[in-house]
Amino acid sequence: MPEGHTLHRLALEHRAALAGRRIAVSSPQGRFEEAAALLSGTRFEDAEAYGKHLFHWWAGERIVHVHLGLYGKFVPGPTGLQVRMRLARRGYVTDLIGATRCALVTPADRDAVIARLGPDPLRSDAEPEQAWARITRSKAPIGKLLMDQRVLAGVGNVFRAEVLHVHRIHPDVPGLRIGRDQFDAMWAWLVAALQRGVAEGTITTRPDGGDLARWIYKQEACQACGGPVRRWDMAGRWAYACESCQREPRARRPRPAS
DNA sequence: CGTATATGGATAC
DNA sequence: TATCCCTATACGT
Repeated sequence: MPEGHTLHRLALEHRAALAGRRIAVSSPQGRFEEAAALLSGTRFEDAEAYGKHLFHWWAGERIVHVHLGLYGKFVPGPTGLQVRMRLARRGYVTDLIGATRCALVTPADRDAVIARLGPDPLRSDAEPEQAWARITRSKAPIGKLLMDQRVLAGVGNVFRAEVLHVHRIHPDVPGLRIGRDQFDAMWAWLVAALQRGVAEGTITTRPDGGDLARWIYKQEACQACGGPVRRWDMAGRWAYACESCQREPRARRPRPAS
């Protein structure tokens, strides 16, 4: 579930449900117990998302930094699962499960996290120029660059696969071979697609929609041309491409025998 | 019951 | 590049 839209949606939900109130905090599983005891009963000030990171601001400049990782999530509670952090008030309980990070940090720590991140298409203060600067001088494949949170914050495997397919760009194309017009189009598409994800709570990339409607991510056939989808390991994550719709920069030729 | 999979990232070599 | 961490669920035996 968690690409950038998920975290922004959670920030909105938590702000609406919790901000301005004293909130009960606990850690049934025990791994957040000390911080929970410190925070419980104090005032939840605000929630903020940056890329795939979520920050809960509590009274006294205490911040809880949450990163969901690959399979973390907030679920309506109380559950009987392994709950790292439970936030509760009368009428509302949410349970954090499986997060890769849930820690009490300082404002300086939060600033340091954000300093490592590239522009987040969901934030109005985003400067796409910074992402372009890195992409256009990198020979790394665009498929890797889009997943690199230092380049662009919030894009994960689904949005990567979809944005490249929509723009007919092969994941193996080096960043420096991406045209400015292509980057601008991808950025604009990502802004809209991520916003749609925030509104809908899921990643739907095809206009004719339907739940889980995607052009290529986890599809057996390319939803544009019907051709086969190629899937391969790219730095430990599955990359997807339709070799017909998304052309490689240059054909691979067998190395001549020497 | 085991095993594979999941939209991520830090750290070690 | 490899390994490890985080937890639930789907599916095969």
